[in-house]
Amino acid sequence: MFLATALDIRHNGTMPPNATQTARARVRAEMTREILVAARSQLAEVGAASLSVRAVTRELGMSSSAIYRYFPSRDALITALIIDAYNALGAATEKAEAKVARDDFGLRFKTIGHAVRNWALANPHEYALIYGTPIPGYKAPEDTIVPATRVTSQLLAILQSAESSVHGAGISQPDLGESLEVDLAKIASEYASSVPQPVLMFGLAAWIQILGTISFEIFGHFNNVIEDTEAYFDQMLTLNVNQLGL
Amino acid sequence: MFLATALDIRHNGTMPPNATQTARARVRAEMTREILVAARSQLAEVGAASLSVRAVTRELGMSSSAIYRYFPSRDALITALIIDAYNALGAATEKAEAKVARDDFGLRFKTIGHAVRNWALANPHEYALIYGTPIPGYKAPEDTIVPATRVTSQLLAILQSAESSVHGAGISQPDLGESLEVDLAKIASEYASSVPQPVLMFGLAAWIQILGTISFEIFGHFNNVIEDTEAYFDQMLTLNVNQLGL
DNA sequence: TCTCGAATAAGAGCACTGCTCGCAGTATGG
DNA sequence: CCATACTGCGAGCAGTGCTCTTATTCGAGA
Repeated sequence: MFLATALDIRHNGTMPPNATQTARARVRAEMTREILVAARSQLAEVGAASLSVRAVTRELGMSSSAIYRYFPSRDALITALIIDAYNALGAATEKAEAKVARDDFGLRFKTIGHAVRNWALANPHEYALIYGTPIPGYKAPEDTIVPATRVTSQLLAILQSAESSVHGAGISQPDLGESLEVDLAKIASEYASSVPQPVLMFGLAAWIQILGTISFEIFGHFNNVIEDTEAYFDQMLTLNVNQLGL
Repeated sequence: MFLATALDIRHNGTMPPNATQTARARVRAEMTREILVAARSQLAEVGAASLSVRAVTRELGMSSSAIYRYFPSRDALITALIIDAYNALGAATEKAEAKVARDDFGLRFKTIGHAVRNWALANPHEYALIYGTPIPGYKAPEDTIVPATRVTSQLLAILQSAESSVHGAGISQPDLGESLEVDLAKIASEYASSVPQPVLMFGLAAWIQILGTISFEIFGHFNNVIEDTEAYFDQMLTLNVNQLGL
């Protein structure tokens, strides 16, 4: 795929894998990066829907057609911004969680939640890009699935670490049903996790609750309902942490 | 306001408030309705972001400029579709809930949840229109706030009816904090509700959980995670109903 | 009943969009 | 040194939302 080529070119372009990359490749990588920087600032200003490729080129002082040497389409540019956003969010949560005592699982969990919310409030358009309505021709490219799991990996790691001290959080979930058990088992196996299925179920629900609440706030559904959205969010987090037994 | 006029005509239907309505006014109402029908079908096909005013006029065989006699802008047209969507969703949930025994509060709650999900799956673009990323110039018009509360009103009514038989659902919520108590008190007062605040808090969280889960599914975040999304949704509903003590 | 103003429709046009194509230069590897 | 691939530019296409002018039609008051 063209996008992948543009981004990976410093590793394996059409050139032999020399340690020293050609000047042209270096310029190309730099150009690609500059385009992304300009596009990101555009995104932050007007949002993905109103992001104009021509405006990006204008900001860079290049012709409108030149950008297509680097990104085959507007969708490809936006896809790059999506990956960017996932990674920025992941970095933000990882940085925040790192400051918390490792054995305070509840606080780690809550810290991640607040970090997601804070990042989303600071970058609403980037949040909307990854957790809002997908782009019209909505096919999620393969490149996005890995960075998309950065935050959930952290949450799963907490559940895993806390597993020994978790005392029946799920309050004996009746039965999840066969198909759901299969799905949860796949999650557990992929993350080499020994977290019991009811806890996994609760954890997924908590994650969805976090994103749902943030979307509620950013998309304006709390207007005339909840004023102190931060207090609500924190209360919601506490609720979930208690239920998870963290 | 222009938009309000157009919508009032639509909602009052073919039955005019005045006994005699001028032929021109009747034609205008009919025209407005036809535009909305065409726009709705466009919306269902390509989504709000790709909805083209010109395409709507083309489908109706009229000139592209003529539509501005009925809707002052594309945003106004979409606003009308938003109100439409809220009402369609509200009608769907009300119809579904009406079939359930009144004293089975848990089933009533779950039925509404499933009805929202079913409607959303059947009308993904309309769902995205109301619960996804807002339109670029995202100012929620006044006309939308009333129809937006149709479903939540139903849920609150259930909590209210069940209030007598609810036995300490909140598991003695520690303390919500002053600001949150003020917000919840306002909700209770506006809906003439005597539901205790912890239950209100749980109820709001459940509603957000419902929408968050549906958004997760429709926006593709369950891909490679949960296969049997209906099973997960039902399990999640059961969880929330149990916690609410319904 | 006639007339005059208001409502409507249509077309041209503006500024913008994403994107393609051909043409010109330039760097690169053989 | 040269053929080739890469890059940038400008023109252009088809499309968009929206405005303005012109022509037509309708409806209510004289």
